Amino acid sequence: MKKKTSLKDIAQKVGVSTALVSYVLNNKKEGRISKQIAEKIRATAIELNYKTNQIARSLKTNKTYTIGLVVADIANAFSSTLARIIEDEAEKNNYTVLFGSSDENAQKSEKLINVLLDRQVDGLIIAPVEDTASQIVQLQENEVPFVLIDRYFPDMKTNYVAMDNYKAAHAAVSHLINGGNKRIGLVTFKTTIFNIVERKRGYVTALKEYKTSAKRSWIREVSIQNAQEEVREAIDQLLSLSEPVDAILFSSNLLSTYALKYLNTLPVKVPDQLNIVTIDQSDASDTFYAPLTYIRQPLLEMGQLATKILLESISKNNKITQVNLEPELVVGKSTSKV
Amino acid sequence: MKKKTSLKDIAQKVGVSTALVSYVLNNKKEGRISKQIAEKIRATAIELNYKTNQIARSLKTNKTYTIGLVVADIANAFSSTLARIIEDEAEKNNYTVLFGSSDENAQKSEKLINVLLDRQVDGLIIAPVEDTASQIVQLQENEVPFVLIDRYFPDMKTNYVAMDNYKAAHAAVSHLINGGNKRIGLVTFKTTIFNIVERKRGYVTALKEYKTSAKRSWIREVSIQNAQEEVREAIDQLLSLSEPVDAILFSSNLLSTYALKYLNTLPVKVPDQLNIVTIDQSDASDTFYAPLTYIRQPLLEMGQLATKILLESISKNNKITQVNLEPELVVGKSTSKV
DNA sequence: TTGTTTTGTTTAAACGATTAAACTAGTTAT
DNA sequence: ATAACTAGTTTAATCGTTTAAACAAAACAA
Repeated sequence: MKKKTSLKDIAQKVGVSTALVSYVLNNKKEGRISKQIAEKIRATAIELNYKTNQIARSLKTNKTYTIGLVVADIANAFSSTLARIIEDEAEKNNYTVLFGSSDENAQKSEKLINVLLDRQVDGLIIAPVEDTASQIVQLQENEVPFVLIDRYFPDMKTNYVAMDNYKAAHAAVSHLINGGNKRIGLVTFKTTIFNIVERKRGYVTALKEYKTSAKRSWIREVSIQNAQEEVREAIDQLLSLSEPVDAILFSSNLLSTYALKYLNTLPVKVPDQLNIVTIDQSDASDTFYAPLTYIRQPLLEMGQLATKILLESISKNNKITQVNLEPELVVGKSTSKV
Repeated sequence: MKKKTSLKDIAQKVGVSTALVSYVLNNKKEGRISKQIAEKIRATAIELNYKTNQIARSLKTNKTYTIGLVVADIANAFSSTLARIIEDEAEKNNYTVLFGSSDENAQKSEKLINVLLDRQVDGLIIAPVEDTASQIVQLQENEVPFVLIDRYFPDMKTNYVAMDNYKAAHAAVSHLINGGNKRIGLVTFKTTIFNIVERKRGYVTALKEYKTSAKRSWIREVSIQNAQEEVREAIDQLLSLSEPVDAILFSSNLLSTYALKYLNTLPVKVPDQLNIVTIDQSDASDTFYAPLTYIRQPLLEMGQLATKILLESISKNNKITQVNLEPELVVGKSTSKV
């Protein structure tokens, strides 16, 4: 790579000190600098194609204008859509985004956070992984500005932006019950991550309210690592109960996507023989022959708010902001009307 | 944010110079440093939770161990999958990825590249946008290491890794013809981006070879900005010709995804009344009732190779590497067998 | 003993910017 | 005429590392 022009190069060419060049290019000391020199400096900067060396600037100012983003898997629609929103919002504020995928793995998450901190990001947006409360505590101790997104730790005082997942599942189940479904299965992850836990709680509570307390056999928890295979098994089991379920709630777009692929190979018809709702959606649930009824995640608000809160938090503000966004039920063709 | 411990802090606590601390922590001058002092330094580093300030290091070494990634839109499955692969490959080599979306917009692309260069990335991986040859020339002039991915400029001597898009379309059309289709439509983008141009050329040539030269009315080019709406119109038109097409090739996953959403609302049945092939695929084409026959993009090879080539190029190597990967036809249920 | 190595460590410059403080020369006020 | 400003610019320290070169003391060789 060719050596880039520095302030020094410009200074030499114009015959002034680097300080003056810096003042001119940053529009500091307005009015105190002679117009001709300022003009000459600006012209020379353009001529030599000068670009600020942000590394050097960061070292001095202790600001990198970079935020670190830790998502579960950037290849997943949920993460990548969020990443895009955060990217745009950051860009508006002249921030750049460094990202990494945690793969729902605590060790990776820790390593990733450290890499990002080594690079002196000004703050972090994190979708925290199971069993990483200690990592978050570390951040707090070091007073690193950060915002949790999508999930959070209910007993910790941190910034976060998430959907109200309890309400989301509750709304989904209510919709199914109102549609006449009696036996409603749940396919979810076996995990203690808060958003997933809340979704289960919403499901169970909603059923109770309608006096249809959830049967143990209706709830299927699959492992994150082997989800595709286990979703198939879960569906098989739910459909082969002595009293098969007439509806299934999937607690994430990953699960429903696997489910749809499998359902296409089965004779069962949606919604006639089986109703489906998914929490969080993607193109994959829209191209199914019966585009899914789903709980819309307010991704735009989530990403924008998280970024805003982070930037505020970076710029000084030490108050804590916790946001629970409202879920929205979007009725598709996978659930029958009453 | 709390002040981080620096070499100086460690040096003071141990009572040595910062140089020595640096040598120890970087395992330089092995053997020349007394074991006890080295041990003490290491212990103190851990005790004070020392993390290298990569910004300072970068300033001195002129290396950031960061690569910039410019994709069309990180929210799109193609880009995000590629991003994930590049992330993993970079990570293996202790590189971190700074990313941004160009939105197929030349101005955004230029701005993005500049932002990344300002941040002193060691090199770039770019999916170049239409009309950005000049930006690429700039990079060459400044001897910035970079690799183009997915698309390239055929008349420029640059590193690139792409699929052979001509072959891809050719294979797709051949498959359709061998399946008995006579009238094969193409829905593609109105653009001069090389990969898309090549796909069209592959389509036209394949038809010619089978003596079924493409009719003008069979080719529908939609604008990138208004693709969803125009895909619908294109499908309507292709199906309402006096002699309607019996198959359609979609030149990207974005186009086929829009198409599938629309097709679900039409009475036409795939593959009985209409065969479909798409170049590049995603979950969305797998959850369709007739999971699409598609041309598999070798994303893993593409991402890994691009990263490797870039890292080589960064580390000195000034030879140019151009890779055209083989497409692979994956037969789904959207095309009839003969 | 004196000179030469070796070992262990420090000194100091450098990377490219920022910025408070100092300086110089004009200008204005008294 | 002298003091006090003002305008325009430079000096120099600093951010946290890295690293060539210098140095001091101990070990070895003659």
